[in-house]
Formats: sequence, structure tokens, C-alpha cells
Amino acid sequence: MIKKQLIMEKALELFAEQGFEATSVQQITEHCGISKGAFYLSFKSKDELIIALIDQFMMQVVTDIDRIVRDTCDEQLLYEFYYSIYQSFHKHSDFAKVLMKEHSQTLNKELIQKMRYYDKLLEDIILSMIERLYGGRVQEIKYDLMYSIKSFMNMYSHLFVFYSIPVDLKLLANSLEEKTNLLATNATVPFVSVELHHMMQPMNEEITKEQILDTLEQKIAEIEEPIEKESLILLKQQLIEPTFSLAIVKGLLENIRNHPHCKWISYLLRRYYKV
Amino acid sequence: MIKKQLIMEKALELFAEQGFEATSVQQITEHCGISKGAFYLSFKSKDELIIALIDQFMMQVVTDIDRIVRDTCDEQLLYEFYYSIYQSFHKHSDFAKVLMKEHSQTLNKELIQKMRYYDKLLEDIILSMIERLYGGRVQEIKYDLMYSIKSFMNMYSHLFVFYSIPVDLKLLANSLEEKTNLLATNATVPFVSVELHHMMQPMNEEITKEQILDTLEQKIAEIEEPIEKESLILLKQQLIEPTFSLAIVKGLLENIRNHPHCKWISYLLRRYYKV
DNA sequence: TATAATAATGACCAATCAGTCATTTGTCAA
DNA sequence: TTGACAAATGACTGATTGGTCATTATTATA
Repeated sequence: MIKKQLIMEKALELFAEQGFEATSVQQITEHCGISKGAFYLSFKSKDELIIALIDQFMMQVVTDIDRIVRDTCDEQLLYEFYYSIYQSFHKHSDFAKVLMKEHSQTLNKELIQKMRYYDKLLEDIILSMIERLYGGRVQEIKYDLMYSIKSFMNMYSHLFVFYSIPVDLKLLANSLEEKTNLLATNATVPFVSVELHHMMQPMNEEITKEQILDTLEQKIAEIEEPIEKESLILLKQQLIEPTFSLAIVKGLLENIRNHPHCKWISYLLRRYYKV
Repeated sequence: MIKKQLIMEKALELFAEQGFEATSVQQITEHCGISKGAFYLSFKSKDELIIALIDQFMMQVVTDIDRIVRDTCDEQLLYEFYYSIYQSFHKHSDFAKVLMKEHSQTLNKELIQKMRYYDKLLEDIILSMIERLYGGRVQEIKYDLMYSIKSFMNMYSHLFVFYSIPVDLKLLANSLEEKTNLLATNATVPFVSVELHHMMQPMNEEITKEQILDTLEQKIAEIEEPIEKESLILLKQQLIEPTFSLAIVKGLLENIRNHPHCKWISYLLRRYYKV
């Protein structure tokens, strides 16, 4: 397993530099000091590697942002949101570089769907933030607002990613917080209607439950601690055939919430049960 | 020459669908109904083809936008700007698709520089628009404003490009006009300072004059009309060794301004002489 | 019609790629 | 020390790529 991590780290460096397609498996293995065969013991294919990388990064970002949005008071929410988004980009600038280089690239169908999936999660988080901050006042323009926020997010990403310029993150977050507030409180002409937004969501919803089950089983096999393990097993049964009350589910979620390896599955389940 | 255009059109279709790297020369020639050798009679390499495509498209967009910005009164400027930008995307959606797919891709060094060049031209046009509309009132936030406008431009591009959703362009332009005005008249926290902006400009300025000369010579060889041809020759001499007064230069530019094949060189020279 | 010039062909080349698998190396317990 | 098992190797495969060039077809000229 440690070999897998080594490959991921070294491959990430190369991908960030040259892009995914332009980096050969040979190069990766040389950069790791291992043989080509060894690579294929850890990953079934080159595609599986990039998927693992993107999963790792996006899971991190989404859970981080979700936590920020949940734990921050209204007054500081926008600021913290932008700050932590850009901090993530900064911290994982190699990931960000790969993501931007390969964004909407031809690549794999599976990868495009995966990116769309994480994008959707992020959109939901942003929408929940808008709901909390401005509530009914922005119903008509809330999707426009969401797209504006996404734009602002991408706006300065090039700064960290393609130039290595020292950036005052606090000032940036302040500036974008002001812009967002200005638009939220003054904009009146909506463009993205509910219908338009939904037209842009060719999402396969059914995939989600399967995906949660997969992750659950993985974690059940992985985790040793008895309480957490049993909680996961019960949550799996509940997912297959609901029998417990919401209170019990919530309690079980509470059991795993703080386990470092359960952050992602915890997020997925909270989202699924809308708690 | 007509063969060249055929190849460009057919290749564009394939690039839009599959991306540049994923499309082989073989595929292109098959799609054109010509042989592989014939391809290399029109283009020295596959790279030269994509460069020709991007040149054609970007020259079109930049001259269009420049004309709009010059010819529209202040009241309608922002609206017309957004409207025509999105109309370009819509009209040349295959181009736009390729551009987005290949954006900041590894590709060729030359291509990256070329993209950066056109990007810079666009930024200059936007800045001149901001200057005209808001003048001294937005000096501190003008670069932030410019980046915001660029963000808004990209924001909904996916709509035309990846989904083929019918879009109310007028409403979109209205919506973005309002947002831009809101930010211009109310934003106070600048993030992109003059210094930061310049740090993001690793442009080779010297390339420009050479490039203008190249284009000039090309057009001189191409154009038949005596007045236009002589004007171009004189403008070339002036570029190599300035002898005429600004009035004469301006007159010469006026001579070529309306020739359909001189739009681009006319734009380049006007920009160079800042008239 | 004969000749020269130009346009077009597609078999071919060298390079590169992801992925495989017979073989070797290393690591245990017996 | 032996033998069984797993980990690691890298030469090899088959497919694909961008690009070339000797050959052939077409057109223009005389």
C-alpha cells in the first residue's frame, strides 16, 4: 500500500509538469525507481491512477469546504469559504495544476463523469451557503449567484497554479467576499432559471447509492476500531434495507464522524440522509 | 488554398468532438477524402494546423470585439460587449470547444505563447472599455474589474459549448451588464494591484513588431488593389524606419481600414501606433 | 501529341505507447 | 538449508502515431 502512495506522489509531480497524456508509465516508474511491472501491481491501468489521484484530492477539498460551511458563523462564512478554497488550491497546487490542465479534456468517460460528480457536490455546498446567508431574498438570482461564486473561485486560480506569485490570501478572500455580497444584495436580473440549471444536470443519480455502498464496504474492511466498525456495518445494512429510525442513524453517524478515515463516508451519508 | 480551408473545416469538426491530441492526421485526411501526403502539402505539421485554426478564430473574435467597443456608445457598450462575445462563442462553437478543451494544455510552447498573446489583446480591449466607461472612478479596482469581466465571459461558455441549450443571449447580456455595473460602482476592496497584474505578464513584447511585419508582407503579396497595396508597402517602410508624420500614417491606415482582408493588420497597426 | 511541371498518393519508417508475462529476486517458515 | 510463496523485473508485444518519399496521376504548355 505504501508503494501505491509513492507512485501517486511521484506521478502527481510529473502530471503537474507535463500533463497526464504526455506522461508515460515508463517515466513514472523511472521517477519512482521501480519497474514497470511493479506499477501494474499497484494500479490496473494508467487511468486508474489518475482517477485515484483526483478522488483523493476532490474528497479532501469537498470535505474541507463542507466542514468550513457547517462550522462557520454567518458573518465570516463567505470570507472563510473563499479563504479555504484558495488555501486548498495553494496547498495542493500540483493537484490543481493537473485538474486545470486536464479539465474537460477528452480523457476517459468515467473521469468526466467523476469530475461532474464532484462539481455537483461543490455546487450543492455553495447553494446551501447562499440559502443560509441570504435565504428567500435571493431566490430568483440564486443560481446566477452560485455561478458567479464558481467564477470567482476559478478567477484567480491561475495565480497559484501557473505563476508562483506570493499572494495575500486574506485580501483576496476579503475582495471576493465584498463582490459576492454586492451581487447578492443588488443584482436583479436573473439569467439562470431553475429550468436552465436542471438542464445542465445530466447526472446519473442512481450511481450515488452504489458509490456510497462501495465506499462503506471499503472502510468496513479497513477500520479496526470496534465501535466505528460496527457503526459502519449497521449503516450499510440500513442503506440496503432501511429499518432504523433517523435518530439511530444520526447516532451511528456521530460515532464515525471524528474518525480520520471516515470523513468522506461521513460526508456522503450525511448528504444522503440530509442531516 | 481551397484545400487548406477544407482541411481546416473538417479538422475542426473532429477536434471539437475528440480533442486535438486524440485526433490523428489519418482521421483528418479520411474525413476530407484526401491522402495523407496531400495533408502535408497544405500544412508542414499537425501543429501548424491547430495554430492556423486558432489564429483564424482569435483574429476574428478580437477584431469583432474591438470594433464593437469602438463603435458603440457608452450606454450600450457593456451590453453589446457581452452580447457579441457570447454570439461569437455561439457562432463558432466548434472553435470554442477546441479552445476550451485544449486550454492551457501541454501542447506546444508556441501555442501557449500564442494563446497568451491573444489573451493579452483581449485584456487590453477590456481595460480600454473600463477606462472609457468608468474612468478615474475605478482606478484602484480596474484590474479586479477586468478579471471579473473575464470570469463572467467564461462563466456561461459551457452552456453553449458542452450543452446545446437554447439560450436567451439578450437576457444573459443584460444580466452580466448589471453585475459588471454593480461591481464597478460599488466594489472597494482591490486585490489585483498594478504590480500583481504586471507580474502576470511574462510577455515577450519584441515579438509584436516582428509579427506585424510578417503579417504585412503576407498581405502585400496577397492584395491586388493598387491604393491598398501601396499603403501597405509604405506602412511597412514606416515600421522598419519611421519617416512619416502621424497624420500620414493615420491616412494610410484609413486607406486600408475597409478592405476585408486588412481588418487584422489594420487592428495590429492601430494598436501599435496607439491611434 | 509530346514534354514538362505540378498535384496527389499510400506504403513505409522510426518512435512511442500501454500493457503483459516468463523469469529472477527476496522472504519467510519448516 | 531447503522449499514455497510473493514481490519485482524488464524485455517484449501489438497497436498507433506523425511524418516521408518514391511513384503515379493530372494538368498545362509547346
